[in-house]
Amino acid sequence: MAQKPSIPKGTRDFNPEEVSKRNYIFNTIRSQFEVFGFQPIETPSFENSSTLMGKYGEEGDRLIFKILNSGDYLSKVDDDLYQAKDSNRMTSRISEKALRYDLTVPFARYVVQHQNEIDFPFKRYQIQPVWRADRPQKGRFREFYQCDADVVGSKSLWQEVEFIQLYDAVFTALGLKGTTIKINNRKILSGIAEVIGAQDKLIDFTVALDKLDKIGEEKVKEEMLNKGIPQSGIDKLQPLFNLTGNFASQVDELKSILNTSEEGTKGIEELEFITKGIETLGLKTAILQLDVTLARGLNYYTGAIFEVAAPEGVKMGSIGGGGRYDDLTGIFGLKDVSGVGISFGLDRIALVLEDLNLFPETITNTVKVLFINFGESESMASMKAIKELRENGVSAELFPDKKKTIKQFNYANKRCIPFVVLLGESEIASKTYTLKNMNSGEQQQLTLEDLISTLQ
RNA sequence: GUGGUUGUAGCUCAGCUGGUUAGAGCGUCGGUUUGUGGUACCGAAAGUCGCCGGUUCGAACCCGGUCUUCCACCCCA
Repeated sequence: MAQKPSIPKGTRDFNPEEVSKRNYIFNTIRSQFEVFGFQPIETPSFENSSTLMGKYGEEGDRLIFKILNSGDYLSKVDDDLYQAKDSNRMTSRISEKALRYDLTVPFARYVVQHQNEIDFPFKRYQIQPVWRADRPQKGRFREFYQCDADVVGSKSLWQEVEFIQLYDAVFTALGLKGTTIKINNRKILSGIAEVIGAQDKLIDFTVALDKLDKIGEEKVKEEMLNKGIPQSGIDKLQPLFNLTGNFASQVDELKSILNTSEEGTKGIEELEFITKGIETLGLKTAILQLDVTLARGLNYYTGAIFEVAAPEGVKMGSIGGGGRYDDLTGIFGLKDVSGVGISFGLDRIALVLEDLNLFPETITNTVKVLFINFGESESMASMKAIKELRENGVSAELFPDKKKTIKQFNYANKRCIPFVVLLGESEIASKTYTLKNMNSGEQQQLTLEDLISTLQ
């Protein structure tokens, strides 16, 4: 009995048209990465669990796909552990490998492992799939591609400036106008937490603050109170909730809130450096926006935090994110190597471009010319011409079977093949080729030479 | 991981409060005679109604479980 074929939840097949579209995005991103001086690396699709576990917080650990050990793994588990039914402890005994969850941690591992071969600062890009055991939603998959560019070994804030330009360059090249690059700084968040007496509750504080535009001011305050942040501290946040105006005035407001915090003030200095650079250099289509509520956060961001929102009106989560992490390689034993990077969510970008109808029409590649099959000897003559065409860079093919001409023409139509060649007895006798333009319907008799030059 | 939602031919969907052989459009395939298409006309194939179980004389329709879809949390690209 044949079973109904299916693929796992949150994964997808891609047909030729979809692959073409995705390749178009890949190529656009890749060429911008290279123009900006990044070099490609690749890492394995799975890593040792110890490399990944604990790097993304508790939530992250849950979302990591674990790979079962080979062999009779259960026999090696002792009875006590087996009886205890403690999934966390059990997992580490029966699974020692896990699928890549993002590209940043494997990159950190790579840098530490290859530190002696790398010339710092090292600018690398990486375009590979990652896997998360999340529950799928629109624009959220369990297998998806990230396109990352990172620099390690430079504390210069010019990197941040460059990454904003890189975002702008990619989205401009894709024709996606009006993206919003949100920027924030971990030091500013820490500073605020310090000022309100919640420095030990930074994560709780930022997670709550991050929800501001989603659940509103009151609910955010409520959540903060529930997490043990004192009312007096929350009161000090009031100016934050009323933050409006242009970039400069928002920064001024922040300055006054943070003037007692050394770290917060440092964060503001960084922010001002970056924005001054961008103001001077300009952006083509993107908008840079300060967002103090932006706290998406991999726990390792220490400086700038970025997130990119699709143009207004498109219902989609962030299509890119990134930031500065001063001590990522520290986890793997290499101290004082600062990193900063950004990521593009290919699958979401594809959905947005589809939504806005921004894919160029010419990206689906099809064969340029189809030879009609009239029989054995005609096919042989066709194959000779096809060989010539291919050697001259023209994609060409012979319809493989001698079917009714109508069928063969229909096939050319369905595949959107722009030209058809008829090579039958009379053409062979006169050493000519009948070329038909499938759009205009025009036909002309050509020599092989002319055929090649016409199609090139 | 929590709560909700969806699932009928390849695709998009009908199918009244459970009642005989489950329908349509599009697509596919064949035909309208022999080397010319995207139009038209004729015809055909195609569904264990997501899967498993239950209630019932009888279920696509009711109930339970499971998988899948989408949504809201959580979190994130």
